[in-house]
Amino acid sequence: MYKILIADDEEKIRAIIKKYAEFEGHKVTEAKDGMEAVLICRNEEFDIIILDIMMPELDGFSACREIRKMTDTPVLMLSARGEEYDKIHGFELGVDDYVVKPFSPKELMLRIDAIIRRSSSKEDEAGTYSYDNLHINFKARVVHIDNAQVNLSPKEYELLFYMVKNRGIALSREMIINNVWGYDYYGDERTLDTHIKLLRKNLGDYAKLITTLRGMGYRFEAE
Amino acid sequence: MYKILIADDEEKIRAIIKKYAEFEGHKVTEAKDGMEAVLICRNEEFDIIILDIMMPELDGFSACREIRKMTDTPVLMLSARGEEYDKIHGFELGVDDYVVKPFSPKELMLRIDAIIRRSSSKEDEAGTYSYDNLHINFKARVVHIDNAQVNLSPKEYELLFYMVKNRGIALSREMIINNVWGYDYYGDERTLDTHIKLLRKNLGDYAKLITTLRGMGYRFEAE
DNA sequence: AGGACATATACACAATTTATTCATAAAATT
DNA sequence: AATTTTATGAATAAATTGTGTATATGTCCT
Repeated sequence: MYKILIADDEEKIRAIIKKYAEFEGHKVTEAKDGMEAVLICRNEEFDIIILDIMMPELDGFSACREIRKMTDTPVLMLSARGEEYDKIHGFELGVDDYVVKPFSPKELMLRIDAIIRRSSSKEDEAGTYSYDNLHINFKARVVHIDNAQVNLSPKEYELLFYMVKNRGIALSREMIINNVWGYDYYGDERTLDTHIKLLRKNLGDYAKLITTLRGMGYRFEAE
Repeated sequence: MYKILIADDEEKIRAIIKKYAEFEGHKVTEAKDGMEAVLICRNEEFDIIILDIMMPELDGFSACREIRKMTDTPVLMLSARGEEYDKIHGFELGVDDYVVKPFSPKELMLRIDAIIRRSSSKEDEAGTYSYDNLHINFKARVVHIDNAQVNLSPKEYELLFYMVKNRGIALSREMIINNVWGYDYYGDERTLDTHIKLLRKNLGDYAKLITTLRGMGYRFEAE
């Protein structure tokens, strides 16, 4: 669970991020402008601070400058398309990453994970997963079974990645769809079945690692 | 934890790098020009030395030349855009990598990791890469296939260079563009495809070493 | 400055792969 | 046995990448 502070004057944007982040079990605090964000930061520690650039009262850069005087908490900036030059400006202020609006919440969450992982440097990621002769190399983004490379489509790989990352945990259909497809997925629910099928097919004997939890979702077995 | 020496006359640049590196648990020593860097190197060992090219007292090249007389510590150069020739010049001096200003600290850290990983494993001590009859000499910036020199355009070489230095790792389109074109590139995304195409053509049979990761990017195969 | 050349980029469209939908079969639950 | 849920196969839609060509852009030379 991460503590996230999100500062944006658009309520809608805050709501989207909040909803999505809470789904992943994070705690979200909202600020409606830069000034409010700075004030909140005086009394509370966060794992990451998300700042929109264009805000009333105090813009994202100024807020970032103020926050930097107090803490080293990683900062992620939200910029509208066309604010390109700001990117350069921002890195000098100690901005950790940028996401251009409109963004995919899924990608935003991935970036948040990456930033926090990097800055806390606790986790130094082995970068691989193995079970018998099934080997996944996350860095190379490659899967081997019995020393042969397995060709997975992007969706199959992402699905596997998400499940392996959360192995041993019961994953509801909704969670899987939210994390692999994004919370704004409005397609057929049965699509997940199809991808599970394709993934199982590609995993051959190791398909047994994916357990169906009827009425619930799936679980990738740990050990 | 790595010991990093950063020499740049701009205090701001040093501060950015220092902040990010310390975030990742590294120890950073600062030098405000090339002369100071050389003096510090006489008394202290580092895992990597970062040198700006344009510095008062002693520029990056001269400093590198001096440092090379004492130690084999990997050197990363910071060059301003437009100092293209300088890159070539730099490699003759035994520069391990270069990053064009302005850079994204995130990418710089990734490169530092890559360089240190490589040099500590003594992998390509000679500054070359070979696979069958494909030979790349990083110092000379030259590529040979079957004993014949291959003519690569600057962009093609840089693309190959970046991919080979990060071989075995899935490189997203974004990462490649950030590192080869710079993070402030806003041209057509498909330009990368074109350069991959040209590079593959020039690599002939060895084009197979560049794997397309659909929906993701590319990977230069290790081994 | 102008021309020849190499290089970089843009872009259209073909080739290919992947994602999705949907109908039906199979399995589990009641 | 009826109902609910999941698995599967096949058809279709959608997305991504490869490639050829055209157009800039830049560099070197005279």
